[in-house]
Amino acid sequence: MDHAHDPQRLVALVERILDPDDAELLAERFKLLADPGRVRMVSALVEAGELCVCDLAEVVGSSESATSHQLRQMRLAGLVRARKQGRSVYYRVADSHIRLLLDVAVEHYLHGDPR
Amino acid sequence: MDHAHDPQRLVALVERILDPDDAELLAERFKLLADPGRVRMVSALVEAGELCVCDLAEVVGSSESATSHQLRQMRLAGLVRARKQGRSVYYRVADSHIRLLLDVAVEHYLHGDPR
DNA sequence: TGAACATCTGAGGTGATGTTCATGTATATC
DNA sequence: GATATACATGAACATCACCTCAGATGTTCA
Repeated sequence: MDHAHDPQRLVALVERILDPDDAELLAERFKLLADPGRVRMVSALVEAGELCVCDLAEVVGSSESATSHQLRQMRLAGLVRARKQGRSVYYRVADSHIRLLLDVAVEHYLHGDPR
Repeated sequence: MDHAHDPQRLVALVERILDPDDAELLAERFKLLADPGRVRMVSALVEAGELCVCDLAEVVGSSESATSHQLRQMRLAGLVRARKQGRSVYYRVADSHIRLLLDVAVEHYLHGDPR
């Protein structure tokens, strides 16, 4: 017996999975955490609460320009917020979603629990 | 008054954030979900439990070759597992981590709760 | 055995991504 | 006002990621 290829089942399945727009949106969010530098930045911001660009750059070990570029991305995506004070700009994570997502990922991928 | 630039604070902070290796590993994981096509594939596999390549390709609306390439990526990363039966290969999600991560993301980014 | 099918794989093109470098702007200090 | 600092921005460049296409492998069936 061959496999099903049941058209009805497939049509019904399409109805239940993420539609293209939602998938695009989710992928955009995951993309922001799909870079080691940005993950460390978010980690640092979560730990410190708030950091200016040059301090953040030093903590993650990247140039200020590269850091600024990354922060711009995350700021435009609404992932971090900026507060200007004097000539410094302090960044913080904007919402708790990223915090939670990072926590879940760390918990499950780094701290054992292989299933 | 200028901002702190407190070296001790920064050194202490570096100790507490994700180290480069862990950040790399996490980023790799997030990268797998950072593509609309893969997100839909995972969504379909979670919903259906198991799907062969051609059905999966049809459900997500992608070519079989592209789908196979994506599956290979996810398979090598240990995200999905393959079961061969006849000339078909059935894929399923390998661990519950991705399932959880996807659920959390869907819950927080798609289903309201803007904070 | 031959033909159709399901899947995999490598090569190549193209667009996205991240970095550096140079420069621009705003603020603080002298 | 001149200079230094903190950050932002745009261009150039290298790299990576994803797709298509062509072809190879393994399987089923007549």
